[in-house]
Formats: sequence, C-alpha cells, structure tokens
Amino acid sequence: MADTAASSTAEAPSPQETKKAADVENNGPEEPSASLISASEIDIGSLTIDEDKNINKFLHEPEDSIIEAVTSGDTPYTSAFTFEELNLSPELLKGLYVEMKFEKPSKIQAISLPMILNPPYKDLIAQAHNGSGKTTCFTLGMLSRVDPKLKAPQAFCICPTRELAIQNVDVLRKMGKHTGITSECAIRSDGSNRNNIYNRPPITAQVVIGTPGTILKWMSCKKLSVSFVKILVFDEADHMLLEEGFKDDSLRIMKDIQRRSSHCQVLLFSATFDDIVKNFISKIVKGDHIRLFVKKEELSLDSVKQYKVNVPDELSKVMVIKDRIFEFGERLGQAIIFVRTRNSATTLHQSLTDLGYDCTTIQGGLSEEDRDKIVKEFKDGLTQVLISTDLLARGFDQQQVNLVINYDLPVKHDRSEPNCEVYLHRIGRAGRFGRKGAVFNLLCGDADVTIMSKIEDHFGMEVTEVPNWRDEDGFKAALGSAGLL
DNA sequence: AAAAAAT
Repeated sequence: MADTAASSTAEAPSPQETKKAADVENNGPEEPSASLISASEIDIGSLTIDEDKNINKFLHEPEDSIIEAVTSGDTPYTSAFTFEELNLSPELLKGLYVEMKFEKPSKIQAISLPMILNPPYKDLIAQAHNGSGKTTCFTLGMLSRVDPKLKAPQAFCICPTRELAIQNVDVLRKMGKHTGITSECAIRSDGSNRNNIYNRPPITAQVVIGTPGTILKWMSCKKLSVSFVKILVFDEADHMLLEEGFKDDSLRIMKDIQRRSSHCQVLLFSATFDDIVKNFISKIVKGDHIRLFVKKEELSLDSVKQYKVNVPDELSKVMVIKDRIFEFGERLGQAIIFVRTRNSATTLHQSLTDLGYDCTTIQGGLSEEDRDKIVKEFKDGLTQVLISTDLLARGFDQQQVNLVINYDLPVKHDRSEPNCEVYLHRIGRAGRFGRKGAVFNLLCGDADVTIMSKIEDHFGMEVTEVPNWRDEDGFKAALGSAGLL
C-alpha cells in the first residue's frame, strides 16, 4: 500500500458550523484590547472511521468526501480535494508527490490547509486523529509561507522532545527538497565547540524546528532573530501549553515573536485537547481564529485493536510479553513497550535481555548521542522492540509499528487517575495512516483495573479482555483479530 | 514514588 494521505468518507455527518460569541475574557489592565473575539468552532467528529465496515475509508475514497465548505468569521474556505487546488508551488507539489508519495489530502489536510495557506492567515487550533497527517498540515504551511528570497528565520515549530523535532525536520527537508528552503533543528547539541551556539553565526535558516528551551536560549543570546517570523507552530500543542516547564517557555516564545514581528500566524496541533487546555488556549490565542475539534468518543482508532489482560505480578507481565505476544509474532512488525519510569525501563530491559530477547530502550536520562542512535536504529528497522518512557508517547511516527504494549498504564502524577491523553497518544504509535495494529494493556492489581475502566469510560469504548494470561489461545485470537497472526 | 527541556 502506498503511503497515501487521502480524503474522507461518505456516511459521516457534515461538519457543523457554529459561530460563537466571545468566550475569551479580558486579560487585565495590561491587555485593554477587549475586542470582540469571533471564533468559529468546527466539529470534525465526522473524521471517525466507518464502524460497520471496519475499514478506514477516508484514506481511500477521497471522492466521497462530503466536507465542502466551512467558514470562519466572514471568510469562506473551501476544502481541498486535491493538492493542486491549494496553489502550492510546483516545487512543493513535486515534494508531495515524488518525495512523500502522497496522492490526496487527508481529511484534516483538506479542511485545514486552505485556512492555513490563504489570507488572512488566521490562527488555527486543530485537533485530528493520530496518524492522520497533522505534520503535513503545518509543514506545508511553513514551506509555502516562507519567502525563499529572504534568508532569515520566518517559520518556527516548537516540539516537546528532541526526537519529535528531528523527525519534523526530516519531514520538512524531504517535503521541501525541491524548494531550496533552508531549515535548522534547534535542539540541545552534543556539547562540542563547533556546535555551540555562541561559536556560530546568527541563524539564517528560513524554518527553525526545535525544543522550547533551546529556541529560547538561541533567542536570548541573539543568535536567533524573530523579526521576520510569520508562522509559529506548536506541535503537540496541548502538552506544550499546559505542562509546567513547557508552558512558560512556550508563552515566552509566542510573546516575544508577537512583540517584534507583526502578524504572526499561530497554529496549534494535537490529537488531544482536554477541556482545561481548550479554555486556556482561548485566552492565549486572541482575536479571530479557527478551531477544529474531534469528540473524545471518536478519537480512538478502530484500525488498532485494544486489549487488556490481568496478570498477578511483574514476572507474569514479562512472560506475557515474551511467551504470549512475541511468541506468535511472525506477523508483528515493530513494537513499542511503554513504561512509567526510567527505572522501570531499565529493569524491563534487563528482564527481557536475561531471557534472551533483544530490545533497546530510550528514556530522557540517556545522553543525546545514545537517544539519537537508538531512535535511528529503530527507524532503520535494525531493532524490533523498543522500550520507552512517555518520551516517545507523542508524535513518534514509525509506520512499521503495529504493536504497542502498556507495561505500565499511563497515570497522572498522583497515580490514582489515568492520563487519558497519554493513553491515546501511546496507542496512536500503532496504526499510522490507517494501518492495522494491536495494543495490549497489562493490568496488575485492582488499581490498574480501575484506571483501565476509567480510560474506557472517558473515550466511551470497551477494551476487549484476554480472559486468562496463561491461555495461549486467547492471545492467538486477539492477535488474529488485530490482523497480526 | 513522574517525563519531558534546559540551566
């Protein structure tokens, strides 16, 4: 199957246009604007997959799409059914067709690209399913809005991890191969003198993609100009704007750009925006903007089968992974096993290695060099099983991954509540672009059972239970039903 | 009894 991002399905309901009055409050004395905010909130719940036929139709049947037009304020936009309709440069179209091997815009692309690429360049908050092509949306946005003649940073993309920044730079360079647009990855360097920002000339790359700390550092030492920035992207925006440690940096970058550069378009992309973030974001993005949201009940991917299995202890977790899931693994592609802590990653790695099972591990405690190497080996297909903390929970795109194992369930800090957003991001590592996949949740104890059921409630779905962890047939049935046997 | 970025 070609790596095709295509358009939408027929049975889905039309996106509803709802115009909302300002739900943004005046931010205080220093922000006297209070101008009426007009924001269109567009429900793209129709992005859901056709349940009866159980196939991801919108990837293959672009001509059936019923999304025709959505409007924001007084500006009408028409969805794009082909990339040609978007007035992209021939060089960029060549990148899409030849380098990326795309054929048609996916649903989120069809809806959002006309809004991103055309005046008046409104700010956009866009939610879409995992693996549905959000990266292409903002990458095209950055590439097509950059003035090739101006050798200065004009587009920023802020990402939560160095891995995601590297991945996004790779996509941008591939997609923009024929455009001549230059890019720079702003992530913590290896510490060598040559790469030290103080020893480098000012950045002239037209697109800068990186992590917030490094971008801020480059800005504060005056090596990274924001004067010409006209498009600012936050990948995994809910995370970047809510998490302590990210939030302040993200807002500082945004404010600095808005102070020095006029009319900077802000794009916020993620598969998850909980209500807290939604409310917070409307205070950040002021003025006329567009919001595209998906109902949480429709977010989980039907192409990825989810399972849960009760196990008595840690040893049985390892045995389930090795003797039940991997044992029948001829059709398995690559697998990611998520753990809660760095320490858990290390011990699980030890267990699997002791049992003679090859795997690699990535977590934030490793050196930059090791992290880059582990990810490269996995992306090159040299390793099959990767143990990871939530470092890789978001955005990591490796199409050969069709198995995700939650060795530890994703929980919030106090561990009594599930982290539903992280759950959704984790399972989204399997089933990229509508591919098949399986997720196994290993539940150990009553607390895990409770957390699992809260996750099921949150997304309004039921996760199939594998009745007995010792029973091989249960796992064979599960893997078979997920298409991995 | 946390992961992430970076100082």
